[in-house]
Amino acid sequence: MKRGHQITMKEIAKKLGVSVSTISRALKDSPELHPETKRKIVEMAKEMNYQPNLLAQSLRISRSKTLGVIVPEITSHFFASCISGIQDYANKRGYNVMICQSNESIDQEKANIRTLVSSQVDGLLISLSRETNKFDHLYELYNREINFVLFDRVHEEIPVSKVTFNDVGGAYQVTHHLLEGNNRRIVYVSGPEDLYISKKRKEGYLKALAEYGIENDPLLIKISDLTLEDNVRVAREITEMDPRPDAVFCMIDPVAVDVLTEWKSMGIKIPEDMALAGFTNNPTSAVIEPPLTTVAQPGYEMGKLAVTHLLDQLDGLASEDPISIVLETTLVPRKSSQHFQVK
Amino acid sequence: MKRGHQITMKEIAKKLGVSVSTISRALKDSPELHPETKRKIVEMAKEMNYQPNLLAQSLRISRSKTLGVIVPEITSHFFASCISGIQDYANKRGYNVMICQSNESIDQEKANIRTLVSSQVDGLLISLSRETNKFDHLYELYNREINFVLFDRVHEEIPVSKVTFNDVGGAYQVTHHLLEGNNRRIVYVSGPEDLYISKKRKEGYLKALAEYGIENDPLLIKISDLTLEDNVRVAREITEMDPRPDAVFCMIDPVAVDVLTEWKSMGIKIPEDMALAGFTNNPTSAVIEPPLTTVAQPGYEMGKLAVTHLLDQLDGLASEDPISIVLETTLVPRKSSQHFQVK
DNA sequence: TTGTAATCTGCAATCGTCTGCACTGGTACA
DNA sequence: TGTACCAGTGCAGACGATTGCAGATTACAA
Repeated sequence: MKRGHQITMKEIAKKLGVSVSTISRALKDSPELHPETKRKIVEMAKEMNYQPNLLAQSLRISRSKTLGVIVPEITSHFFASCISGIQDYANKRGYNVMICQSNESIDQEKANIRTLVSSQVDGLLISLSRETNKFDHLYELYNREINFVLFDRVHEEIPVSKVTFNDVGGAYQVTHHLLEGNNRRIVYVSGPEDLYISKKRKEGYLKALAEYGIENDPLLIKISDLTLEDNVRVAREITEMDPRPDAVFCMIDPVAVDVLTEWKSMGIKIPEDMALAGFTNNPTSAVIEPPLTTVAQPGYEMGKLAVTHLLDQLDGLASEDPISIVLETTLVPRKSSQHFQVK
Repeated sequence: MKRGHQITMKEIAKKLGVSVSTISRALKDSPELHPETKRKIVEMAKEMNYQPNLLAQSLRISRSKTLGVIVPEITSHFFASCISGIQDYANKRGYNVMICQSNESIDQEKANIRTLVSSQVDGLLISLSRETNKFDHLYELYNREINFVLFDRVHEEIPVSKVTFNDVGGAYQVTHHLLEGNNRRIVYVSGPEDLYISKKRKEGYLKALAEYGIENDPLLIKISDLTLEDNVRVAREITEMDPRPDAVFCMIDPVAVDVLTEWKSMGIKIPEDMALAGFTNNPTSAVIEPPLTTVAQPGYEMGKLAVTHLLDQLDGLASEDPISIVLETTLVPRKSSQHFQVK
């Protein structure tokens, strides 16, 4: 097996007949050194293509300049955007990033935290898995005084910094939009009920209904486990409701896409027969036919803000007191909820 | 600033009044130790929630059990899938993964390699940026005997292992499919010409044409720089060609999506007026209207194979001689290329 | 010639973990 | 009583980079 051998200071030192400390000082441009010695060393280091061993440096200063990121899944466009933002802004500040996916499993999430902590990351950025309904592992991090920031899928109670979207506001916006389109019987398709976003978006949905004097009808709230099969089940159930609802607001775009696809195959016309809206603004939603009304969440921005705040804390630029950053969402009205005068 | 303090062996040693070496041996379950001592130590370690410092371990054994991954962009669904595969299979074998994106810039790519190497990754998985047309940085890795595997966007000449798709075959499949649909004037929309996949897919396109006795007409090959604007330009130019082509094969799905969107806005019917096909099978392509004929590339599988081979090399399970793994693609015929008897 | 400061360089310890070797104390046998 | 052996434990050095302090060299002044 090939073993890439890295040049070390020791080797430069031997070649030049000086001590390792001198090499170290020369490369840090220390003023104590004779300029000529320094020049020679720097030259030789370049020639030998010396690259410092970050592991050794990290061990010595007890800081790895590495952050850990845990997301439910990388292949989701939204999380990929977050990662992209995190990555870019971490690099800008000289930090590397180790990324893990929990695959929506709490056990995997815990395992990820363990390895990242063992790897001596300086801080963590975590978006919780769907399964995560116990939070001991987070409190353990907290008690061990390991810096971390929660984003998007957060646990509200724990006193650490969080970056979230105004989910209530976004759901309000989209429900309000549907109401303005003269829809009155509006179904909310929720994910598992203990999910943070399920709760928040329901809140916004109910708030908009309340403003229109519509009282909460529990029959209009459907719960899907977010699998394709269950989304299809819900889609069918909705068509069988009597009277049939005017509109459907799905907690996330993928659910709306499944519903839309199922309805299309059943010959139901959107938005003529029923209006439809989602949440997230996945790339898919723009090109599907009809284009899906949704709520845009800037993932890149979220990643950027989360990592910047974490680094500010690490570098002592931000107060240690946890803060909560709430990003606003934007309604993206498209054809799937278009209002027709004659219904 | 909070500073998470990790328990070290030294602290356990002090608490138990034994030496650090004894702790180390106990935790490695060394047979030299008295079972009772061992038991006590293991117990105490658990109680104090000891976690080994991977940095120190890595430094000592000169292996970090970490791999570096460089992709052009994380937000692309295809690369996200690759990463997901890499991640899963690396973890299964006890490796962590550091991910970087080059953002299609060769300078960023070089910088990423530098940091990852400095971070002492045991190996690298690289997919080249669009800009990469010089390969010195790869040869440098090669000369320094640092293990790496290229995937998808590879440089053919360098003698390292590569994992690619049968791009020629895939392009042949899709062109053949278009030809079978009675299309004869088929445009190939290529990306920048020095891109690996541009060349390969063109090869497959020409091969299929040749089989049908159609000679290569350079006017039917359009080149886009893959930006939205340029894709739109190409889309328009195609409609102005005289005689108008029967079908268009775009090198990658996003180009086809842009073309399709532009044509729709121009009132051109697909596939009635012109047939259209892409390559990659992005999620978007399935839901766009009309659904886009394309070629499926299993990204997760590619990531899995690439990382497995790299780890096999690292662990001495695979020969050091570079190999080339070629994954087959699958034609996904959809409505955008549907054949109509009466044209 | 000696003293002293200024300049330059090396030693040694440190970070946390691992391991070859040496040491201790006990038992068994000659 | 001496020797040999064993289990059980600790010491010290290594991985690579950094840094306070001490030591060495030089130059210059007294």
